[in-house]
Amino acid sequence: MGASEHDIGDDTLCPIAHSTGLVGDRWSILIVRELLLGQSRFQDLQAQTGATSQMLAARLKRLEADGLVERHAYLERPPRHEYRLTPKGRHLMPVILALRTWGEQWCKPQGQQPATRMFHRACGSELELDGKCPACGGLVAWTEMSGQPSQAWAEERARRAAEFTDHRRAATSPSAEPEQ
Amino acid sequence: MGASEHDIGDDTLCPIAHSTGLVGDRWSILIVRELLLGQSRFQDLQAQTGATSQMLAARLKRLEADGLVERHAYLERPPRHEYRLTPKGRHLMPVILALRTWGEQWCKPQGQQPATRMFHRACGSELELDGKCPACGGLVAWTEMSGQPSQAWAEERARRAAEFTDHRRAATSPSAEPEQ
DNA sequence: CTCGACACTATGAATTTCATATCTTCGCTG
DNA sequence: CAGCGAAGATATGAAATTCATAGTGTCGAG
Repeated sequence: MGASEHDIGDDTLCPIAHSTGLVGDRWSILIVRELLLGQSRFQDLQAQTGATSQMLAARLKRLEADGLVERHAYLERPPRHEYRLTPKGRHLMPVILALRTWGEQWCKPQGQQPATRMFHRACGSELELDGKCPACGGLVAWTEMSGQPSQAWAEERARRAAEFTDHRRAATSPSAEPEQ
Repeated sequence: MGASEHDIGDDTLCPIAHSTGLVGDRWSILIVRELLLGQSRFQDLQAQTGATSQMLAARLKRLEADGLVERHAYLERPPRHEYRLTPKGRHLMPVILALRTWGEQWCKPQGQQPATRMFHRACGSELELDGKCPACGGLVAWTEMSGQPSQAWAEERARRAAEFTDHRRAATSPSAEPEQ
């Protein structure tokens, strides 16, 4: 027990087939993104990814079984957990960064500034989208970067969190909706 | 008509949500992998990805609508097309490379040699999994690399192609199956 | 002792994907 | 020119997945 792997992409030498077998879907990727951003609680993951609770629960279970995520109890007596990436999960950072670069370059209205600014820790310069350091003149390894969300994106995330809580409240309380 | 975009991940600043809206599924990624490897015909894509024909047709349609893939007629009179990546599609290479690195490092029995060997075009050295050039001592940009499939992987792919054709032949001909 | 927060789980409907078969248009063979 | 096979799909109904919505259990606050 412990051997899991919903064997998709096994039986091939192609590493990409293996990878997509574990994280080849939208929700897994968004969850890993959130965990890399430092979120760890169920609720926050749900609010920021937009997944349904059952989808999130199922994916977290699978990610844990595949060794990307660890569940830590931070409260015993109503059982409460936080979710953290394992080293295996954390090493998905380059994939996330590559998706970021592509998304910024090809999927957004041009001229819009990136959601996250990345910096070269060694010299403090802001990195270009492709990971080059304008000061050092070369590509920077992901382990040498740190990121900071833009004002606009931070606000979007705060709004999402707030809306999620509201939604919750509305669904629970049988009182009249405050709309209009 | 013409405006497509199955708007998932719009309405956010997050570039990763945008990216996964377009390529956030297993089949799209595997198709892009094949196109990057130089395959262009429907049949080859189907054989190497393992997608059903309808899945492949649907995904190619969507990838075309989203501007990742172009369809070129190479025959008029039985309409025959080949599929090629656009620049937008080709720029997914870093994502594929990141998935490759992760898959090789975390999803395969250790010690197994990579399915593809990558080389630094400028100096000819074989690159490490993480993209470092042992000769030049830094990370190499994806535009400066070239890859070559290992013997074993080339064989696997050839076998897959052969099996696919056999399968076809078997399904079409109403003669007795040659099994046993 | 009621209420709300949190982390889920349950349920049935809607959507997606799958396996399998079929279609179309050609070129070739006899 | 009838028949066959290849290539590139489309059709169909069953199986699996995902969704929206609602509910469960446990706790602390009031």
